[in-house]
Amino acid sequence: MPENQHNSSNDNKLVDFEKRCRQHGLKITPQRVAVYKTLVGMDTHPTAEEVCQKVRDEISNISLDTVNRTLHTLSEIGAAFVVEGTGQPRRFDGGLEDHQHFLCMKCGKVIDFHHKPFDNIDIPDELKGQFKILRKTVYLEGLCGMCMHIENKSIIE
Amino acid sequence: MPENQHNSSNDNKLVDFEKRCRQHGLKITPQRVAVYKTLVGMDTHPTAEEVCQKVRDEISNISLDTVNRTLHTLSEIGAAFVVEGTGQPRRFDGGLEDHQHFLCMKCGKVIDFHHKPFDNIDIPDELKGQFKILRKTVYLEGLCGMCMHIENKSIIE
DNA sequence: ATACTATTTAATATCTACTCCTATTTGTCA
DNA sequence: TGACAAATAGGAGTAGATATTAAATAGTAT
Ligand SMILES: [Mn+2]
Ligand SMILES: [Mn+2]
Ligand SMILES: [Zn+2]
Ligand SMILES: [Zn+2]
Repeated sequence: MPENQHNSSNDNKLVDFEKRCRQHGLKITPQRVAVYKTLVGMDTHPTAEEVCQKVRDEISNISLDTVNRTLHTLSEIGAAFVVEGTGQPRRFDGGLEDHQHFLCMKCGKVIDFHHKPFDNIDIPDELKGQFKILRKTVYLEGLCGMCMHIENKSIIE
Repeated sequence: MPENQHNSSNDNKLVDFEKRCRQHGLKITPQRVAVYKTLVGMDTHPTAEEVCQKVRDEISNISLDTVNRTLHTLSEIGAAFVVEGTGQPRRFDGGLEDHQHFLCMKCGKVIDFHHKPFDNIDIPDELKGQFKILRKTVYLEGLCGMCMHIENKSIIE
């Protein structure tokens, strides 16, 4: 978000990342590190394909499969995340009344809710100047009631 | 959002819909009406494929292409909308600092911004009871600076 | 240093969600 | 009742994501 921070800050990130891998029992491979460094160095919210292109500057024969796999690993261990809502088939909504959506990350259901204060969140003037804002959304993600139950059960058993 | 309203309310919606089509110079075809009615009757935020399955109860040989096209038409004329953020290839983000995203609906760029008050929006207790909320996002969509310029130019010329 | 396993490559396959094409049909309006 | 543009069906094509192999490689623990 801010301009690229360099040197010690990036070194720290790398050290943290390697620690995080070890905590999850993951090996520190050059591919993993390169994918991580590349992603952190991009501020464009790239697709796996785009990350792959760039990583190949460093590891010329890295496979797209590895990049894909690694990106998902990164998001599983909290070293990166998937931009909200992307990567699923397009979904439509015929309900035009003011309301918001909750997405269950496990079963993929989109559930309506309505919390009036979310209908008109205030956009700072600074942003209004930069962009033409056509839609503002408060979007919640997590586990729905059903998926919470299932998860609790499987922990107990 | 509320339970299905029937009869006169639905009839009104249909009349409004046909008016809306005419305003946009769109023909009132049986397919268009059937897709609209079907979508409004579903509260599951269906994919095009799911809508298609259901519409076929009424028009057995309607093509998926038509359903897809019609759904997009509906969202263009404001008779439905696309659930936020879905329908694009998955994108990743290595920036873990608190920040929010702006999506340009035209060029597809995802742009970071940070407005502190958005970092901790209050979730009503009612929702906290129903769901396990793992991520809360304020998500803005519209036109980025570049795409605004392009649009303005093409209006002037 | 060695052994064990996780990881990677590379090629292939599958699946889904569109998207494009073209001949045909159909709604609209004069 | 035509004429004409808009819309549709149906099939083919594309892109993204994921899975499956198998064989080679490389990190890690002892
Ligand atoms: Mn909804
Ligand atoms: Mn970001
Ligand atoms: Zn769920
Ligand atoms: Zn743009």
